[in-house]
Amino acid sequence: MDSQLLLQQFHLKVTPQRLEIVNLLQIKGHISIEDLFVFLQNKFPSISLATIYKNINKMCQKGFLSEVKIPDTKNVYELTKEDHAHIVCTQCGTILDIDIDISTTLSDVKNTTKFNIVSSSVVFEGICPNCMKI
Amino acid sequence: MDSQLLLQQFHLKVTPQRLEIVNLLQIKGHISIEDLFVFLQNKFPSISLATIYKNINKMCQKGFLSEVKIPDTKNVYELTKEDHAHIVCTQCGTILDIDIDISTTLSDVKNTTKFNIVSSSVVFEGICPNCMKI
DNA sequence: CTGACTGCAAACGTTTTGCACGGTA
DNA sequence: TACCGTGCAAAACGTTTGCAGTCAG
Repeated sequence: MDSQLLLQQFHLKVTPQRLEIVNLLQIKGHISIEDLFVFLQNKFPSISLATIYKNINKMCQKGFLSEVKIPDTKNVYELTKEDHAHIVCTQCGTILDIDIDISTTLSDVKNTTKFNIVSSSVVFEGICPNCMKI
Repeated sequence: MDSQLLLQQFHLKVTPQRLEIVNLLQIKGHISIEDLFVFLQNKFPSISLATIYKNINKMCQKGFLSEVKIPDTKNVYELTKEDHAHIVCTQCGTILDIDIDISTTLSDVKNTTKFNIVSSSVVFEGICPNCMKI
């Protein structure tokens, strides 16, 4: 989707910096603060980390972005989409979205724990096909 | 299991501070650095955070401890045991271990992604039965 | 025109490091 | 005894905050 529209839908003012942040998120899929900073410096040599943090935080508050916590790695951010799992290559760091059906697991867990489950975070770690060749 | 034996099995020198760290881990199940610090100060008023970090890091390196990353919360540590999932109450912070069978999901993911999966991290979030009463 | 956004600098909380001393094996 | 662990202080990070100038709506 168009980055500008996306920002407007969430009532965020459209600035060049924000447009580029959203573009990078669309292109990269998952990106860390540090990587965002490096990429943004191409277009905005004087961009500040504070700007990035403020924007990321605001976008997360709006539900526009989601934070993905991955064991032994920096957190990354992605545009919020429907629930899905992640798989990470521990060698090259690649992160992929995967659609899995955990509905039966979910009802199992609900039954045994009596919790009212609101969300779930599923991350698999391993070696991707590319890295296995090497 | 006896804390002293546990330390010796991993070739870690047995010190009073380490014994108490392992005891707390056994009692609490999951504990954050900050909480560890508070509890340890009872027995060791002059204990240093540096000591705790050094020990936790070393124990993680040895595979003795596992770090559990939970969305929107401080990381907690647990004695390493066989693969299991976690469920967290977003209200009171309680963390429970749960045994779920994800073997079929796992083989699905292996087939579709061609990854060689080494480990998985599964965290459910919701409201525990106790907090629901309130 | 007004309020929000940016960039800078400083502050803050967390984690790591270096060193001298003390304790474990 | 030799080495490792501890505690202290300082340093290194990552993140947040306050402020003055600028820009989007």
